Amino acid sequence: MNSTSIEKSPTFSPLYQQIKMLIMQGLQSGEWKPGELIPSEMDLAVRFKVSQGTVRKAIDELSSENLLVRRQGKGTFVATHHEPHVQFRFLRLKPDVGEASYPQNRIIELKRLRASSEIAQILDIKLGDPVVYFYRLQSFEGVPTMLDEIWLPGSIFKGLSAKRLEEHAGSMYSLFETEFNTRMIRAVEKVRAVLADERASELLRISRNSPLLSVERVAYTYADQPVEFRRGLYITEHFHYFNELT
Amino acid sequence: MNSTSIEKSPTFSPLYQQIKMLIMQGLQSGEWKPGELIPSEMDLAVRFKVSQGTVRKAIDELSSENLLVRRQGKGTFVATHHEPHVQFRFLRLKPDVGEASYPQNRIIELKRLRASSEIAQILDIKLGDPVVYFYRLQSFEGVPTMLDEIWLPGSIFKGLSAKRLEEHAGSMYSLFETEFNTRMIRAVEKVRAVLADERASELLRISRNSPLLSVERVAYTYADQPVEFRRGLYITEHFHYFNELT
DNA sequence: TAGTGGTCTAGACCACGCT
DNA sequence: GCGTGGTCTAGACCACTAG
Repeated sequence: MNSTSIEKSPTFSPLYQQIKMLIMQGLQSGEWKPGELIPSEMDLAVRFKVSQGTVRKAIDELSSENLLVRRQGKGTFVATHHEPHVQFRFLRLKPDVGEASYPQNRIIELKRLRASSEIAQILDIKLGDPVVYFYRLQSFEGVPTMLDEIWLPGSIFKGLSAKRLEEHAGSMYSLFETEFNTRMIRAVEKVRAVLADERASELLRISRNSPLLSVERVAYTYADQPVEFRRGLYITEHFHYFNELT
Repeated sequence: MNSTSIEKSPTFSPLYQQIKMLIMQGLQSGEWKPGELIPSEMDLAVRFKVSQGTVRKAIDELSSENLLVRRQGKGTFVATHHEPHVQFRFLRLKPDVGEASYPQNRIIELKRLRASSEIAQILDIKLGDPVVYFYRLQSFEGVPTMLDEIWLPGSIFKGLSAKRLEEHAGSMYSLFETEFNTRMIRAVEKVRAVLADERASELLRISRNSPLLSVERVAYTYADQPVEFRRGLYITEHFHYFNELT
């Protein structure tokens, strides 16, 4: 990096973008961990040999992408799934009436498999690579409501156990962050209406051919690396999937 | 507004927020219409007696809220639903394979009613106020796929006709913008899985008790004023509702 | 009181689109 | 060449937090 002139063609990018990338590398490498304080704007400006305003613009963007959180008077922190606010960004099923609450969590089965071609493609791993697969039933006030199947790359989630998953009810991602050093920062979902199959109807205690909301999610960590595939089936009689278009 | 000192308590707000509000008023009042060029940053800075940087920060935010669009070298424009890019922000149903395309549009019925208590509450109007109601069937390549019921406040959408609606297939909001001076800037949706009722199964040509995606939308114009309520039923066999969590 | 982020300014120069 | 938005700097002061 050059403090007096910016590299021009063919790979020109603004200084603040370069700073942004440097900070992201610090996040990705674990130099600054979720929940921790990063250096002040002035410190970073000195370290990177740019003005405070340029660091500020980089942090502004990272903050609007939910990778950093600014707190006036205190400093800038690495975002974490431990904050309750963040968790509802990734839990879009809300009760029709009343406040959102945390579901109870039951892991029905967890096993190690080899990636099928479909899963390998989605998780960007090789056919036959190790995969952790489990499915779980989540209930609100004792009423079974959400049934999820989840596939994770085995190379990252070594040693994941049903016990740990059940303890971390509504905040699986904070477990991943703490114990597997993997922070989910973005997810893409495909939502459909389907009919309950046999397994779903039994576990959710509803009749066959009840309508269910099917939500397929691929979640990504830094550098757009896919690290979770999930297929969820949700009862939407007293809940709905919430979305805002802006 | 004061150019040399900012008002403090109890109604303190940063200068750039005040500028932002002034620009929004210009948008709302129609001083600058969708698609038009607004004055340059320097012109606005002079007009509002602040520095260019302050105007810039105000425009930055309006731009990230999709109210304005900046084009380097050309100027800053009022966002419009006429741009194809914008239209897909509000059409979340995508084909499982292939590119998104525009549906054909058939208005089945359009009538004037009086607001029920439910509709009055949602649209923030009085019980019994005039309402335009219609429902329409949209098809992709001749296959019926989307069935929508739509309620609009009659005071705003005077003279809306089925003919005009059918001509404006995939971009109803651009029609609203041009002919009724009402620009949708934000919407909130509740998504559920339901079973086809009799009317839906006939119009969509599917069997009773097929699963359908139900999407209830409330759309807002400036100042968070609700101006549309919509209840949609979508076949998700070859389409899905797309969403990104960030 | 010291240190942090937040706001505001003024000025320089760059990149882009058009004439 | 000129006008637009885009980047970068340097410095001043404000608002919030914590010791």
